[in-house]
Amino acid sequence: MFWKIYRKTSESNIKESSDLVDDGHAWRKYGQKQILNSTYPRHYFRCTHKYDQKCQASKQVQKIQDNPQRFRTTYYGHHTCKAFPRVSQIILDSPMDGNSNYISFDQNHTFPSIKQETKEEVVFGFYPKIEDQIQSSSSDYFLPNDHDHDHLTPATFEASGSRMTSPDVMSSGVYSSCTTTSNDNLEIDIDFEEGLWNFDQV
DNA sequence: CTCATTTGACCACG
DNA sequence: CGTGGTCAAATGAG
Repeated sequence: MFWKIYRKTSESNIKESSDLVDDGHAWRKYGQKQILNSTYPRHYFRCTHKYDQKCQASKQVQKIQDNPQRFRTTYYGHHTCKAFPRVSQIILDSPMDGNSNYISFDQNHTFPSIKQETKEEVVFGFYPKIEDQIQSSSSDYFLPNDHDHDHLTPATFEASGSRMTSPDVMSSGVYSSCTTTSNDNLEIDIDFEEGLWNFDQV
């Protein structure tokens, strides 16, 4: 990949990248602010699964002053989420009572006052221990096969790798790979700190 | 409909 | 009280 990782503290780590690189996580923008003495605004993102999976990851993205082609991305926290097919399906797929006739309820009326941002929390009531496990960054919560993602299995690594290094990413920007300056591709100072790097998406 | 983004208000903290 | 970060209503996309 073509990131230069500057530093990583326990709280955050900062990366640079040309153009908007898909880091494999689902982000949701929740703010944008003009920063003092800064030409470009700062964008605030948090993980899409902040509520449905209690994922605390967030990031800030800002163009770099003297190199507007590049973005500085500051990550906070780490992802505890997994790519989910669909939360509502989990409800329906839940083994209720094994009876196939329980579909008497409408999906919208399954729970009272379900709406976005909060409905998934109800869903996670099915998994009572979720909150504790988040803190411990445990590997196996609420999903079977979830533990597979903790090790870079060939399958998952291949998937994420192809996504990140795909030619599309390179050519998506005005600044093609041909014009990348010397150290873009070569300097990767990944600080693996505590093995929190999960290449676990799709 | 569901879910994401935009954008000014709001708030905490120095 | 200014600044940076977040909230949430309005708006938009699919």
